[in-house]
Parts: sequence; C-alpha cells; structure tokens
Amino acid sequence: MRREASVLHLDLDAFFAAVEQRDKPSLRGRPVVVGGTGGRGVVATASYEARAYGARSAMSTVEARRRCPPGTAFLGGRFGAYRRTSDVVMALLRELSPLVEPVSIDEAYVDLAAGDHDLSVDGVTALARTLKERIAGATGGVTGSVGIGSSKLMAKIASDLDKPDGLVVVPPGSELDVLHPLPVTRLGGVGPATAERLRQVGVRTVADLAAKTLPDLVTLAGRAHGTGLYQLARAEDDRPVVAERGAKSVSQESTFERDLTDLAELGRLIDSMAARVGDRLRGSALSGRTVTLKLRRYDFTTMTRSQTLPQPTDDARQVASIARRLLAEAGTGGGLRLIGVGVSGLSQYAQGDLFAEEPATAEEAVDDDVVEAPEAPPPPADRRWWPGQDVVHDELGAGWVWGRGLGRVTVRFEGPRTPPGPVRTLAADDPALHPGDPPEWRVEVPAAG
DNA sequence: TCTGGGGTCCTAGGACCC
DNA sequence: TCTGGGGTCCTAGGACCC
Repeated sequence: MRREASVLHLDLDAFFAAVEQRDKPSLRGRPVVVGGTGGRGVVATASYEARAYGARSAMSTVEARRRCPPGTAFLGGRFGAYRRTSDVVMALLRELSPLVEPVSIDEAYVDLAAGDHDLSVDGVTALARTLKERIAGATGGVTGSVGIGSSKLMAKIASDLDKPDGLVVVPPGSELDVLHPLPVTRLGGVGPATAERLRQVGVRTVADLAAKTLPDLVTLAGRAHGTGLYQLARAEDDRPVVAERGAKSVSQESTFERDLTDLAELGRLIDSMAARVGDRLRGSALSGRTVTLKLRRYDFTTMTRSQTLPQPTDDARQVASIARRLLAEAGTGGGLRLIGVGVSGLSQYAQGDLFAEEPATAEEAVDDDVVEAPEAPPPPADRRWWPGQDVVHDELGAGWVWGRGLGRVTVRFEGPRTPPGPVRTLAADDPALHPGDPPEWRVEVPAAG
C-alpha cells in the first residue's frame, strides 16, 4: 500500500459487444451477445442491454438465447477488431506512464508514480477524467471504468464500484472503509470454491475475513492463498505493476460439437493444433520442453498428460507425435468433448537455432538480454474506423445490416433465421450495397426460406 | 442442447541425488 | 542392517482470472 493513490486500473465496459455496437450502428441500443454460437458455446461478453435480460459472461449461449428477446444479435466475435481497438487504448495508457501492465485485452494497470503526475486525489481524478475522454475519442465511443487507489487491490476494487463508464478514486487512508463492507467474492482469487469454504466458517464480507487468524486461513485455503487472503483483508498489497511478463506456456484447445472417439480423427485434430502451437512458438522465437495433452471427457472430467523433453522444441511434428502417443496411452473413454495441445517450460531459442543464435561471448549475451521485440506502431489516434472491420457475422434475419468500412465489404449470411449462404464480396458499386453518407454502407439481408 | 479458450499459480506425491 | 533430511525435477490436478 502506498501513501498516494497512484495505481490506476482500467476495465473497458462490455468490451467485445461495445466494439460490435461501434462498428454496426444497427446494433446500438439493442442486446448483443458475443461468444461461441455453436451448441456448446458460452457467452464471452453481453452488452448491458443483454445483461438486462439476464445474459452473463460464461453462461451457455443456449441459456442466453432462452433469456434474450428476438432481435438479440448473437455474434461469433472478430478478434482482430478487438485487438486493434485494445492496442489504441493501451497506447493511450503508455502516454501516462512507462509502467503499464495489460491484464487482458480489455484490462490494464498503470503505475502513475512512474509518470510525471500530480498524485493528489484531485490531480488523479482530473487525469482519469481526461483519460476516459481520450479513450472514447480514439476508439469511436468505447467506454471504460477507471479505479485509482494506493495498490492494485484498491484500484481494481475501485474500478468495479461504478460500472459502466465509472470513475472512482479511493483516498489513501480510507481503504478499509471501502473494503470491509464488500462481499469476499469481490477480492481477486476468491472464486466459487473458496467462497463456499469461507461461507461455511461464517465469512461473507471482507470484514468477516479480517476477523480470521492467519493459521485459520492457511488451514482453509493453503499456505500461499491463505496468506494472500489474510493480507488482502487488511488492504496490505505491495504487488508491483509489471510491464513485461513473458509467456510461460502456449496452447491451443478445441471443444467439439459432438463427443469424439475415433483415434484417427482425433490424431488429425492434434496435428492441426500442434501446427498452430508451433507457428505461435516460432512467431515469438520461443521453444519449450514440456508437451501437454489436455482431454475433457463426455462427463466434463478433465485430465492432462505431459512429457518433458531433454531439449526444448518448437517443431510441430514432434509436438504432435508426443501428443498422439499420450492420447493413445490415455484412451478416449466414453468419448471426448475437448482436446488441447500445449507447450510449457519455454525458453528463448529454438532447437535448430541453438548454435546460430547463441551469443559468442558473455558481453554479447548481456547485450542480447536487453534487445526487445520491435513493437508495431500504434494506429493514428484520430482514426475512428479501421480497415479490416468489414466482415459482418450477424444473425439478425431479414432486414438491413449497417456498417462503415473501407474498401470492399464481405457479407456472409448465416444464422438460425437465415439459411447458410455463400460469402458474398461486394465491390463498392455492387447494387446490393446501398451507400449512405460515405463511407457508411448498408446491405439488405434476404428473408429466410 | 449446461459448462469456451487461453492463460497463471499452487499443491502434493514420487523419483532421485547428496 | 532397517533408518534420515533437504532440495530439485517431473507429473497431475485444481482453483482462478478475463
């Protein structure tokens, strides 16, 4: 805990859905659900309009469909568009401080003490207000909730207190007043299992938690977790904001529409997943020693099987052949709903590059350590619409799809109320494209049947 | 038609070494 | 000749996060 409120936490509001509503004006003000659209899909993000009907993250899409009214858009997601928008936001945060820790695509901590700022409560409040305006301006209207406090814990709690589009600063000294009335589930690290155990010993709020002794909590939650809970309940949190965190593992997994048992078919899936893992490893100049196969059975029980190699690898064929053997040893039981292939124990250089890349002298090795991967230049901040956001996956049925984009527009008509249609790429002068104010366009979606 | 995908961290037991 | 302790690596599983 610091003396000033100098840790900022930003959480973009219903991020995936907000990007969709930005890019497709027809979706604004309407319930939007982004996530898996197949039979076993789950909701990644529900817009606030969809949350009003009870749709929630991690809910099965089937359940969300039951709850939401007709006209709700169920979208598969466009991760390129989310990534580009996230990059714009992260670049704005890096203008505040060199110490920015992205937690995920839509969340980050900023250490304001590493920048040049007035750290008074009024000072950081004004800073946050300006930041929110700049984010909305640079992203075409995506909003975020900002929390500022004397630690990561307090910043995160604060950003959660007033959503969406919120701004909360917890003045130093008032941490326990804010923290103690809250349910323990608001603390990071208290999930369903820990919450249930705590409930059984009468702990519901953070104040209840603070009344427990350290040995009690260690018995209840284990050494590391118990100690962490004991400290968080007292607002004791010295975790630093860390800008660069290297990946510890790379994996790829897939859930099937129906359970699979055929070893040959599963083997082919392992090959393609291993190929993607290998591509990603080589793309980051990484290789790893431990290959892990993950299996989820028909009854949702999950098991992992792994093997550690004497030398790191980034070779997809080697990864695939180990994973295939682990699968053959584990068997397919009564059917598998998921398999995953991963590599961990990562190090910098690939097997084949060991000699070519190995620094010749200790001096060069030191130099080598400080070389950073070149970052892609951020898109210009004044551009509200990005190329590449022109692929529309919509399930609205007949009507009009609106959008804005550059160049050619690709439309695929597909969904429960429209028959699967071919992908149609429309040139700017295509008669199906009805130009509005350039560069806005609209496309008529044919009726089902 | 319950339950995605990509991660991180922790725990615990057995092997192995000194 | 019947009894150690500590440290590290590997494997498997589980909780949790977004």
